[in-house]
Amino acid sequence: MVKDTKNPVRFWLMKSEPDVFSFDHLLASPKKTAPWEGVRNYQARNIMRDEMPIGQQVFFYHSSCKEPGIYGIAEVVKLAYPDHTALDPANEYFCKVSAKRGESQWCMVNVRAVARMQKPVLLSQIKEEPELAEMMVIRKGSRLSIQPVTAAEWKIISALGMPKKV
DNA sequence: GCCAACGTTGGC
DNA sequence: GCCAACGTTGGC
Repeated sequence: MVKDTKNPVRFWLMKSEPDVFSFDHLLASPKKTAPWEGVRNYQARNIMRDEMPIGQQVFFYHSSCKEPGIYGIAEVVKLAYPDHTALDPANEYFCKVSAKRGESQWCMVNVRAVARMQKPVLLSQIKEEPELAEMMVIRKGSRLSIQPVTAAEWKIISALGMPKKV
């Protein structure tokens, strides 16, 4: 259940492998909207379930690719709901435990593309910027696929990337 | 392809 | 509940 917290975090970074689902894939989706399916990590799931009201802003990050970095901006347009792919044995995100239970223990939100970075903000660039030194994404071994971003970080990265509405 | 860092699993 | 083994992530 999404709850109203005293100091809500309004900005996030969500990782996706562009070979699997890139920002362009999101743009090409109906209504530029797609479910963020396949999250199989409790921490990331809990963020979606508990802390992602509609309207929250998301940096779309490409990982495990030639030039990892932030390529676009999206926003949450649907609250967390069960990730049904966990129940489908043919799906790559099938989850045995969920299937056995007959109920998906995983959830997803829908996100809609908002803007494309005219200049992708690459990981190398983030590492060079002193004011972004605290970002989780540059910490070695940080694998969390949904990460909080501060308002200050959001501003700096937006200035670097020059997002253009889509 | 390598490997470090993490998360999960499962034996005890 | 501990912790070693294993699997995955993700930069390089």
